[in-house]
Amino acid sequence: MKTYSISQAAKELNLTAYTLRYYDKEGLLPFVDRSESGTRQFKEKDIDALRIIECLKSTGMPIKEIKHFIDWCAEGDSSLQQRYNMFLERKACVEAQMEELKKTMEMIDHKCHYYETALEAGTEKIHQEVKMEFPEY
Amino acid sequence: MKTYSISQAAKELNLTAYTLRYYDKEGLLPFVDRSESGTRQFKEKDIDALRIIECLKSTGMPIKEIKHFIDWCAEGDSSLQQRYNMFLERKACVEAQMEELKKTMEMIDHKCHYYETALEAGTEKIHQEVKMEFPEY
DNA sequence: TTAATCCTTATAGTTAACTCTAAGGCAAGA
DNA sequence: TCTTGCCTTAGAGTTAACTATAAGGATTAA
Repeated sequence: MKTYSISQAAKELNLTAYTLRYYDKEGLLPFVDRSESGTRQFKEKDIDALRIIECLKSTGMPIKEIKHFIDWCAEGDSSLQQRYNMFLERKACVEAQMEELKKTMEMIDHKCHYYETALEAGTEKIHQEVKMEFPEY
Repeated sequence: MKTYSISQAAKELNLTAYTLRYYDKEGLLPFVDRSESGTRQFKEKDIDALRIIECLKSTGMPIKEIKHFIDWCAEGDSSLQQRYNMFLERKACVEAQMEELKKTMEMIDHKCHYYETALEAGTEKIHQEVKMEFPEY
């Protein structure tokens, strides 16, 4: 079975070897086996697990909370409900982030339009004048 | 014209007074006027500007870069093009974030389904067995 | 064999964005 | 008047997540 060295694994995941060692130190990688001389040997399955870790991180989950999940995984079937609940919470969190991002996009679009108009007119004053004639709402 | 004290402004923006003073120190709030005794007096327009600052922050823009935008605003019409370009870049950035979030959501959904199936079966093993019969792609 | 290039552990430093403390000024209500 | 509760400044402390250094061991390529 193919294994990856720490730097190969890092490359695969767009991380650094430093980061992977840091994750290991924080207890995120208890499943990674070592060679006789103590070198970490990342299996394909470990890379997949790390992709899940990165996914959780991208939802804004701090490393200490991700560790709870990793611990639950080691516990086996008795923690299935907790793990399911965690993913449901993450789902809600991501949905909220999507909503936020939509609002952000609306503001950015509004500003893009603001500057397009200003550039056409050659001055930002165009917006002040418009507002004086047609007060906002 | 109504003005807000720093703590009122903070409340309005869901920030703390500490944070607003920090922003000021970093040069993000040169437009905020002071009373005779030196107290910051936030105008409605200033609150709106802070909402834009928060919007930029939510796109992942660091405070030092936001300062460039604030400086451009003070420069007037000569920086219109730069400011427009900046918002176009932010737009692209937010679009990329949306794509990322979509991928994250797909993984989360996949995991939710994984745990639903496992909970029904009472064990995670159901997934290993399935994989043995029908290898993945 | 010798240098390069990996790897290890332990520990220190960095960065961003706050977050708070200390010391003190001002103004309104009891 | 005096206490409460704002406000100010300067500067120190915190936190998360890296990021790097030091000291040294093992493996590979010329």
